[in-house]
This record gives sequence, structure tokens and C-alpha cells, in this order.
Amino acid sequence: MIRISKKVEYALMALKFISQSDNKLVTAREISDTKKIPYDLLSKILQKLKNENILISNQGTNGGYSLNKRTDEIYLFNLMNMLDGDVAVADCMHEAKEKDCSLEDSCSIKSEVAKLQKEVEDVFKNKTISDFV
Amino acid sequence: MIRISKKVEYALMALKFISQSDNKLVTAREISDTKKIPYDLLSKILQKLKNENILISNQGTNGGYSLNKRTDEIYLFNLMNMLDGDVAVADCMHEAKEKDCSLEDSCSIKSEVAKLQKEVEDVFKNKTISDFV
DNA sequence: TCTAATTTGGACTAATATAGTCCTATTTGA
DNA sequence: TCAAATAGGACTATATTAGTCCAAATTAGA
Ligand code: SF4
Ligand code: SF4
Repeated sequence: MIRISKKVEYALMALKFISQSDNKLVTAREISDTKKIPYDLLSKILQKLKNENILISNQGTNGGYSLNKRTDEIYLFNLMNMLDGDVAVADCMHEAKEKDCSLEDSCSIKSEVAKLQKEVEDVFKNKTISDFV
Repeated sequence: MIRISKKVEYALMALKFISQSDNKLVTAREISDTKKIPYDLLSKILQKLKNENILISNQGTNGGYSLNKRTDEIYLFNLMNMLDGDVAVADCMHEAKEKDCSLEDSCSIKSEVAKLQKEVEDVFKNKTISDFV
């Protein structure tokens, strides 16, 4: 059904929220409350973004998150990769070859699927967080 | 993870196969055997395509399927719709509003997601079976 | 030094979607 | 009448996505 996962949506909302908070640290709780995002899930997402150097985190009382990149340096394509794994329109299109397709031998559409992959990738590679702010 | 379902892949292979069979009727068994597609699943797909007037079917001995449209009249976008339901990058983007998002009130990214939806749709609307043949 | 606010992170469960199977009926040419 | 085929409902299995639970570590401030 070709969709953006909730994780990615939550990440987009969170990054937008943080980018609009003028350098002030933002807590997971704040975002969760104002955007109605499940707290635990959001926490995981922010941690991931921190580990991927999209965010900087400060632990402890008065802690929170802040951006570590400009919004136009954060690509939707990369976000999707971080949070959901490879953006691949078919099993055979994964970068890492863990997921092979058992039909690869008899497959008659692989090269066309590859073109499609390219076109879909381009859509997501051409969007950054700044498009969402 | 943004992918084309197996159903759609199987449909593409089947339609390609049929289109290359020079007006001769093609059976589900033939396609299933040569393309290694699970027979029962493929049958369902072909039946669906018949009900959607993409294929014509002939029952009984010597029966089989043939195309009811030119390959350049069969859009990937429509195939996906038929077989998997709405192509929607997010819950709120479904045509029929069965699937609403509970966050719609607090959502800060909906309009940008709508743009994305449009771009993704365009990719699939600009591909027909003829691109796969 | 204690406490509350916070991030960190593993393990788990629940819900949903996708893929595949099974079974029976119907149609039809030979 | 038989065998080859489509038709289609109901079901099961698998995988993915979404969400929850719990315990630990960090840190500012009282
Ligand atoms: S069926 Fe063909 S296109 Fe689809 S995943 Fe397998 S090899 Fe790739
Ligand atoms: S979170 Fe926003 S963009 Fe996503 S489905 Fe809900 S309303 Fe649409």
C-alpha cells in the first residue's frame, strides 16, 4: 500500500517541532503531549535520531533534544532508512542482500522494477525536513 | 518500507506473459508453472483482473485468459488500486475515508504529506504495462 | 545527598497487513 | 461423462508495524 510508517511521521513532526523551538531544549514528553504521539515510541525514535547524529541529547533534569543539522540537510530518504530500513519497492531491491527473492530466476520484470525503484527513491531523496517546516 | 506487493508483481508478470502470447488463450496453470507463482494466489489475481475488465476469461476445457485492453491502457496505479486498495502514503490520504488518522487534529505535516502523496501517485500513474513489456 | 526529571535501551506484546492454502462449485469441449 | 479449466469463499501462516513495559543511568537543583 506504499506508505510512510508512523515512525517516520512521528519523526517528521518531532523534527519540525524541535526546529521551531528556537534552540531551547525540547523534551520527548513535550512533543508527545502536544502532538499526541505515544511517549515510549517517540522516545525510541528520538534516541535513534540522536544515534544517527540528527539530534543532540542532554540527559537529566532540564535535559532534552536539539537539532544537530540544518533542516535542509536532513533528507526524508535517510530518515526512512534509519527508522524502517531500506526503501525498496521489491525484495530484490534491498541494498544489503539479506532479502532475496526466490523468483529472481524466472522474474521477467526486474529491470523495470529497478527503474521504478529509482523513480520512487528520487521522490524521497528530493525532500528534506525544510520542506516540512 | 514502500513496496509493491507480491500480488502486483504477480499481476505484472502475468500480464506481460499474456501480452506476449499472441492472442492464444493462456491458462493460470501455464503462468504459474513458467513463472513459479503460487497457483491459487495467481488464480485469485487473474479473476480479479477479469472482474476489473483487464482480462477476458474463458471457462472450461481449453479455456484461459486473454487481454481486454492494450498494454498502454493498463496503468500500474490502477493495478495497485485493484489488488491492494488505495495507494496512500499515509492513513489520512485514502480516497474513501474508512481509514482516518486519530492524530489529524494535532498533525502538523498533513499538507506536506499530501504533496508527497501527489508525487508518489504520479510515479505510478505514469507507468503502464507497456513499460514492462 | 536525596529526589525528580529526564534520556537510554532491551524485551516484550498487540494489531494489522500480506502471502499463501484449501476446498468446493461451475463451466465447457471432447 | 470426464477432465480441464475458471470462480470464489473461507481459512491459515507469516511478516511487519505499532505500541507497551520495565529497569537503568544521568543530572540539576533543593
Ligand atoms: S519477483 Fe522479480 S522484481 Fe519482484 S522481487 Fe523477485 S526478482 Fe525482484
Ligand atoms: S499523522 Fe498527519 S499526515 Fe499522518 S496520517 Fe495522520 S493526519 Fe495524515
